[in-house]
Amino acid sequence: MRTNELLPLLPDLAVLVDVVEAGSFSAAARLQGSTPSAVSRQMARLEAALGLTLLERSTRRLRLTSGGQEVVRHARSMLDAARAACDGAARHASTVAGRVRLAAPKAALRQIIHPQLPALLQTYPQLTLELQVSDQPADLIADGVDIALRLGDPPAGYVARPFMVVRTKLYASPAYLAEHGTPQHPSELVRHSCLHLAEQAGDDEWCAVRDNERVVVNVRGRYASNHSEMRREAAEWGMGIASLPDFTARQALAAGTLVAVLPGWQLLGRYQGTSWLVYHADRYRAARVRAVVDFLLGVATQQGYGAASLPAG
Amino acid sequence: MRTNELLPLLPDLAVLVDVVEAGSFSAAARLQGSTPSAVSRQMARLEAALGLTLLERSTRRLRLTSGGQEVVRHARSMLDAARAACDGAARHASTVAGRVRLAAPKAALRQIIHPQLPALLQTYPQLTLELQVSDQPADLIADGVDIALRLGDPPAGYVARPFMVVRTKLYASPAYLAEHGTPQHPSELVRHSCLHLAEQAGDDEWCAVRDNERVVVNVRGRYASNHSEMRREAAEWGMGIASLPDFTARQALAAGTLVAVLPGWQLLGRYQGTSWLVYHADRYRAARVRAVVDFLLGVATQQGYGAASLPAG
DNA sequence: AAGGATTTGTGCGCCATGAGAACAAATGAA
DNA sequence: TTCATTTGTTCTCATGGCGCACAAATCCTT
Repeated sequence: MRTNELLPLLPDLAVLVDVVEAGSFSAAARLQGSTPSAVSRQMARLEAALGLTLLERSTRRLRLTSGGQEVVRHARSMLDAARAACDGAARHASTVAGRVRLAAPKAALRQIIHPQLPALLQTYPQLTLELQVSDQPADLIADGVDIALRLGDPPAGYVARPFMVVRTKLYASPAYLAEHGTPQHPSELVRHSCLHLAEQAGDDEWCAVRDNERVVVNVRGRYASNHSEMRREAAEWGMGIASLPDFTARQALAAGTLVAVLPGWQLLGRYQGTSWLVYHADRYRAARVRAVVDFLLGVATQQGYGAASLPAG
Repeated sequence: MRTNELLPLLPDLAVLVDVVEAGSFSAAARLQGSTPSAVSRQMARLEAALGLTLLERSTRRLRLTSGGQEVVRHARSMLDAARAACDGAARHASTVAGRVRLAAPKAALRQIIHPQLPALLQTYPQLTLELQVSDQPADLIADGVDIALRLGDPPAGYVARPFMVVRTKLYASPAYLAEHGTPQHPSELVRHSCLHLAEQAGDDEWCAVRDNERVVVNVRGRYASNHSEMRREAAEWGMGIASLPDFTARQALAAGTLVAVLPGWQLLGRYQGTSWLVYHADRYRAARVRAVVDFLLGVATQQGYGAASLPAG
């Protein structure tokens, strides 16, 4: 029997099980919150469709035929399997368990997310987290990614929660500044060793802004790298003033191995704006994805990345 | 989950299985003869009801979530059980197998039905027939009776097929008639030994009819019994002229041990009229019940009981 | 790289179907 | 014998789901 011939029978088979267990149409109707006439017609429809009398009945008496007994046996199995399907769905919907795949740029993974793993995995003992370094925007569906950290405009069709605001700022070691002096204005940067991005042409031209002020400076340095971690280490070694996404400098600032230079200014380039946690726009997202998103948003708030007050994308 | 919450999900769970097996909504719709938009909405409804995303999908790509995999596993079991229920019903509906319980008056069972058992059971090797002697009208449902042979008006609410016409006639042995002469008119019966019913007062008053003629005769005999078989044997022994339902005399007539007396006349009493095969009025009666009814009607026609041309009750 | 075929998803209008209410007939218990 | 409650049927109507049309997206072929 093809599925579409079977489809309308499935609810009636389930009602048959209820009728047998309740002992009468009226009792089954009360159980289900329907009416005896509705149950009577459901049974009549089922018998017509199957071409078999399932129940012999008069007022006050109900007896399964031998064919009815066989049908009810299978109908009970059907109902049990359907209930198991629903129970499984409910468990999945409410248990933080299973794999969550998170894609984020390397810097954010290493500086912010990676250090939080022990706390997250301890909170959810059945959770498995897969971190995927992805400096290109991830294709969530094709890559099987549950959550992506995305800088800049979030893609349409997804939920986007603001995670943190990213700014590029300047940092140097106290030793470097003691030896070479601390610049008071961006224009003085031309007399300093500046560790810049060197990822594409024009990266040695820094555009610094503060309030309504905007200064463009061509800088020089004997070292450049598109790895913020390497630039940070070079700055800590006293090789010059480095441009860094501010979140990557946090630990060095806390340790005193770097200090902020021209702290009221920020550089404009390709790495500023709001970072979003992005996930698929479904109305009932799995508990584990929700748990990870909520955990990371809590981390961002707790550590003061300052995005919690921004509206959702 | 209560059954009535589950009922609307059952068809959609089945469609989910089709979607997964077909690989897309559009292919599933083609399989089922519905439309992609209908399938899309069915899946959306199911996900909303379960509170779980089952399928991650974009145009041209479809992938089950881990929760979806578990749900589909159970949904397949559900579908298999439902198919088994329908297959079982189909087999019951079309196989002449199982028990048929037939209730009939003793005489008819013994004279007409009992002799046909070998042929019937050979025709349907999986059939079991239970014959129940029942001279009182059977309560089909309470007694678990599938078919009843019923003389006189059939009960309402049941199907009634005319089986045979029953008449009470007179019979005697050739030896008796050679010794005592053959009556030419019912009025002459007063001079004969008459073996009557003796079941209740008045049974010795025979009312004989022929065309427009009606004669009432008070008869005497030294033997009476409400067992037609015993009266038949007494008549065969030459003890007198016996009143018998005509079908009970058939074999003795064929054997020559009895001959009809006043053959153009019949007696009126409690045992004449149409005998009906009666069974429950359901629109899809089981194949085995239908087979037995059809077989018996065939026997009646073949042996010339003359009821086939009568309309159904 | 562009175009085409085919996918999923949504809005709108419609209608087929199933349910509720009312009631009849039947039945078993008090 | 009466009453409470059952099954089953008729009539009416509300509603939920589907088909159609179409938009947006995507993958494959040229």
